[in-house]
Amino acid sequence: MMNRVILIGRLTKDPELRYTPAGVAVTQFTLAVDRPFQTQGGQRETDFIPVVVWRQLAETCANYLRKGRLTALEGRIQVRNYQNNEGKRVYVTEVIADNVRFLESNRNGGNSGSNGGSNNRGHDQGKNDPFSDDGKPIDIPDDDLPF
Amino acid sequence: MMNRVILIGRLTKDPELRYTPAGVAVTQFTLAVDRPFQTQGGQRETDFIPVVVWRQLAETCANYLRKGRLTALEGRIQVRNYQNNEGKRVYVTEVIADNVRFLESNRNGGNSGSNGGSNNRGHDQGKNDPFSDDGKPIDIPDDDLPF
Amino acid sequence: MMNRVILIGRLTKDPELRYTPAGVAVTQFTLAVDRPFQTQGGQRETDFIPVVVWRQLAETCANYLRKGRLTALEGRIQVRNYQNNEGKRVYVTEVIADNVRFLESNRNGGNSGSNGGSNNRGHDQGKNDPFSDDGKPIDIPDDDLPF
Amino acid sequence: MMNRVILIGRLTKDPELRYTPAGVAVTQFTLAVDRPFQTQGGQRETDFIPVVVWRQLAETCANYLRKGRLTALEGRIQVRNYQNNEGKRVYVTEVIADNVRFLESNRNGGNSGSNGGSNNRGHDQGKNDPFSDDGKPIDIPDDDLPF
DNA sequence: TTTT
DNA sequence: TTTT
Repeated sequence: MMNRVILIGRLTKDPELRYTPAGVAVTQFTLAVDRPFQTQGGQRETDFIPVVVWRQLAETCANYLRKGRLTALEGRIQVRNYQNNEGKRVYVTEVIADNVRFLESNRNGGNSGSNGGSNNRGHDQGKNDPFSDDGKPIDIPDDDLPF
Repeated sequence: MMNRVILIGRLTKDPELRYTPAGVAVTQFTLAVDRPFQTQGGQRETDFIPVVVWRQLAETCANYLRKGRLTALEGRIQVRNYQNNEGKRVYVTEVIADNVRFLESNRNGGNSGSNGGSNNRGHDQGKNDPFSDDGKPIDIPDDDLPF
Repeated sequence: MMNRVILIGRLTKDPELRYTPAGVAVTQFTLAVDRPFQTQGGQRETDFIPVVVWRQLAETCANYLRKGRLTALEGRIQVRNYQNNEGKRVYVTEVIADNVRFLESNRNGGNSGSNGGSNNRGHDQGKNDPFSDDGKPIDIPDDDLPF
Repeated sequence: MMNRVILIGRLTKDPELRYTPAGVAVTQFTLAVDRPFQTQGGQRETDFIPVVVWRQLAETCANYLRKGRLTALEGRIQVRNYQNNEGKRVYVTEVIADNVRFLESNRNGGNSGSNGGSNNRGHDQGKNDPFSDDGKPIDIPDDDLPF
């Protein structure tokens, strides 16, 4: 009935832009969000939160965000689930962002990432594509888009 | 650096109260949060979001929340990970709530759940204990508490 | 750069629906939001927060909200200022809501307010119109709309 | 019943640190928050939101924040009211912040403000003190503190 | 000027 | 595995 998330953190990698079969842009990245208080045992103190952005905002993010950039965003928590190779149901929790703020401008030429500043990668799909299944085309039905 | 979540939804079951070996109260439940817009295909339109509450608030939640109750809460996203039986790393995303509002009072005697209104279950642990591993005592180290 | 507010409270009165000269619907109400902790001196423990809703959502709110109803909303803080009769600059802070949730259904016939269930009041303007200036037509330029 | 605000913006001035008669630290500043979309008429597109911080966090803010710094904060909306000189009731809306993130480190020596880097001003009160009344000591009763 |  |  209400579902609102606000995060500030840094990208762990350059964002991944791809397209659904119907041509809808979708960008994924992980935001590293430090916890305010460290654990006594010195254990984990950062949450790595998967973020998904759709459509126009996906392309803007792919163009302007890079690994390490401080970023603020608003969105909602989404819990997807699918059957994995062994037939088990896997639950995936992501933040669907609908508002992203680039808190660091493009210092030193604007690209701290590894892909030469170009993010217009179109439909190419890497090996570790979290949306595809071992090289098969991603299967996000267009009528499953969140907005 | 900032991590804030606000949810309004309904509990899918009565909350589960238990205690760490050191006696820290912890309550778990799942919040069903309807999405604002339905999908054209009539697919999923609700997110089922796992929530964890610690300490004093855990006991208050166990006492006042029941299956179906409309509930608002504030918290933060936490991503835990652990090695499962097959040695694979499993990622669990939960909302650690630090502020809970009971939006529905105890209508009709105050208990729509199944355990007779008493939630002072102490250290007993059910079979499907998501914190324990098949009946073994739960292993939440006390210095891993989030606050 | 980011401005997000989430409130849960009760309407102090029935909402006020009116229209700009160009016919844009706008609804105003005040949300009474109880503070979590009471002051020792037993002083004020509720904030009365002015809320403004525009367009389609304004009409929905006018139709479904009534005095006393528990309501959740999302929006942003807006600070307007204008010159008052004595030539002094007055600052008005409001929450511009873009998402409203009716947490209480229409019990007992659905109208606990005073205007007979009809809120289609059109362009009529009361004496204490906070948007008008002593009976003169309200002067919200249409190109000043917040979205 | 719930009241949460998250803002990202820049300080319009150096923060103002002072103390209540009982010695409780309180810092005030204004956050300039740009609106996402500009008005067609080119009118106002920034909200200037007054922020209040109490206790330990007040002193941290006074030490680390300066005019122009990009800052994120969480808090709640508070509406105070008092009688002014002409006997009129004046309503003041502020954000009481309980979590502040300094998004810009202390570049170029760490002080872009005007008071030489020292903010340990103690009880001194400027002319335009919004908490005092024309030079008289500020009168924040200690049992009126918000937390 | 305030709500339960 | 799900709530109204």
